[in-house]
Amino acid sequence: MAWQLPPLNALRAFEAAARYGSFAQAAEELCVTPGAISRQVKLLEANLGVQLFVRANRQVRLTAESAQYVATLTELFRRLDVATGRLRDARRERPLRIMCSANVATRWVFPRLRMFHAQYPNRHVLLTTSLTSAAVAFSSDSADIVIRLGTDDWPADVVAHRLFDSELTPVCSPRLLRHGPRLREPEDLKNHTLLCSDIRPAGWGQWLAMVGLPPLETFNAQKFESSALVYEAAAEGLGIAMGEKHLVRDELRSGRLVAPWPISLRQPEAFYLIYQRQMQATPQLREFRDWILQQDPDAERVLMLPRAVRSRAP
DNA sequence: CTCTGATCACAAGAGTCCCT
DNA sequence: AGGGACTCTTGTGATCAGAG
Repeated sequence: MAWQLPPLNALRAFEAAARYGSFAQAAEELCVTPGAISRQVKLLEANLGVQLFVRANRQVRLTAESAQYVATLTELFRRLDVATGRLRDARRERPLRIMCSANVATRWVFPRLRMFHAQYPNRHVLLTTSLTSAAVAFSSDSADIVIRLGTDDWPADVVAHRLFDSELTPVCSPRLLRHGPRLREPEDLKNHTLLCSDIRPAGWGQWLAMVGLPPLETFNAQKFESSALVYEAAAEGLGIAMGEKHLVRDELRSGRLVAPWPISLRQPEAFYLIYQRQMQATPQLREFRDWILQQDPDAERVLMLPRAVRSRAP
């Protein structure tokens, strides 16, 4: 089929001129001189046999006919732009880079990534981890997406989606619960070892205060370098860990860990999926973001705008 | 008078056709 | 197949016109 199309460069010049209402601004966008835009528009008018602009003093206005035409053109150029972006991204095959703490990676991201790969076998994801969530600094040089703990006061150039709240509850091995020293009431903790991570040392103290028990220092406590080690130690029956509910959910379901009491401490922080605002248009990023937000029933689908932006909203 | 924006004439480069 | 002539496309700089 032979397309009955006017010169495409002329269409491009016309669309930009119509969008700005100015040949000069269109010229700037397309990196040519205003004269070139003027020429292209004239050429297009001659080709179509239709006047596209009403030339007024120092400005150009669309005619009723051309306004409709340009709306279609803009939409078509937008779609072409998106399709081109997809093609380039696919060609480049640059993996989507996700960064999070090792603990979040193994307990939350891995199981979801398996499902993501099953659904999108051609997408490449590069997962990098740091020892702690707090150390996951955000830089577009190192990652496209970061999953980390925080409050909602992100910088204005960052888009953040709340994934799940931080809720802490004691967890231990079911063997310890059945065969270890008595563990019916929180007071019974004094007969056990409390497993703490260096990363979030405040968790136990806050929980103990909430249930009216003395500070952590009065208990037999053992420290570990990371939360991941704490959970492993708890599963091996070394003591009681302060578990991040969403991160130990699978172990609680499988019975590898149990929560002796349904008493959880809701933290002011939450786990967020964040990325730089300028990356928002990347198809790979949008695809993964939309998918992961859809997967987790606890994830908020509402775009969390940074405070600076929200305060400007009406 | 100055600044801004559109138009026009000209030039350069790319593509096509034709001849050898 | 290669080279020259011609045509077409596109951009630039000069110029003109109007607003402030």
